[in-house]
Amino acid sequence: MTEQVTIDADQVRARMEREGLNIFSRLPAVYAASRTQGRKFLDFAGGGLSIVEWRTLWDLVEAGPMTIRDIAAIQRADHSLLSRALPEMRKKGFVEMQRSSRDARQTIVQITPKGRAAFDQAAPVMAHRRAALRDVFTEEEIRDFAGFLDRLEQFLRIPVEQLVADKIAGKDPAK
Amino acid sequence: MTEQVTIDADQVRARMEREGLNIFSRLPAVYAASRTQGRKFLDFAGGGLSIVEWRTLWDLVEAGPMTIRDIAAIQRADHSLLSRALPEMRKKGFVEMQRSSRDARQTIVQITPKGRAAFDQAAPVMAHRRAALRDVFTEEEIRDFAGFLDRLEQFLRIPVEQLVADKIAGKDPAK
DNA sequence: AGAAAATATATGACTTGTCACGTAAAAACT
DNA sequence: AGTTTTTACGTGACAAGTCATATATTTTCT
Repeated sequence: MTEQVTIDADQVRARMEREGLNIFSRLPAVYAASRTQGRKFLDFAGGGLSIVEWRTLWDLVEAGPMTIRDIAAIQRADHSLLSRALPEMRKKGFVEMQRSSRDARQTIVQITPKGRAAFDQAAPVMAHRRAALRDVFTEEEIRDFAGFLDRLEQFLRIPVEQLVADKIAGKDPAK
Repeated sequence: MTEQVTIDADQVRARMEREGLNIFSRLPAVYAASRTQGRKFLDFAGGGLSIVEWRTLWDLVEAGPMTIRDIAAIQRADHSLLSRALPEMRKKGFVEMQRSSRDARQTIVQITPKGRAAFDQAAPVMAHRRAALRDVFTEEEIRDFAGFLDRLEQFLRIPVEQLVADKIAGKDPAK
């Protein structure tokens, strides 16, 4: 018979609090919560759009027809995500896709009236969401927040080797 | 023959810039970049740990044995994520799991020497990463950043109905 | 004590995202 | 002109999350 292990509730609580200041470990939860809330807003609107579909229709409405790569670039996502989502959207009648005559590698994506209607149905609810966020953050705070995200994103692009090498070389140890 | 649609490169660029200030649309990319960089650090360290495994071992090292629910709470993730990851970790010899004798519903998870060794191998590299972040953000900025995440997370927990209802009722329209 | 409600975990089904690799077309370079 | 390199897209394989639902135990309430 193995004796029972005991849990130290204080330690567990302390760990939870300490992790609050760890940006890396907070991102997954914040992003997951954002995605979940986004999906609930879309459900509420009733158009049956997924997150990716909503983002894509919005991009197409705002910036007009463009290539798959353009959409991926705007969303800062891998092209394969769109490459998979778009045929489904075409099947639903939201977009049209045609091979570019200027560059036969490219596929030009364009919203249809039906896609526009789906966008129009979801847009007011999604606009409410952004407006509600502006009740909680001032214009300036949003800019600061976005600035932090910019800087973090830049940091996240630095290759591992460089970050570890710098440290090992003792570069900027005190900075 | 359908005439070719034209792409307005300026509009596409403008859209990309405008989205820079949309917190909601930036989170996926920032989180994905963080996850990718995290995985590269773990690969670099060589212990063969996944992100979830790393986080879990770290929690167990820092806070001692605890239930699946405790781990999920610390990571602010759904318990099912851990419920799936842990049996695999046990198979690898990183953790032990035993049913609590005090409450037969609970499973108490505990790190093994092998799990500790895997943690020790990854930890210095992961510590480098956090140290490198502190080269880019001051102590105070990290606190501000975490504060923004707190407030955003709180916002994201507000149910849709409430947010939309408030807006429709014209509550705080100017705030 | 017995019934009802809450809690801990497991599991199936799904979405969002990545990377690696293949293919076709275009661009750049001899 | 022909070869090499780059670019755009498709696709298979995987990771990290979510939700909904089922089951076994506890807890709470009458």
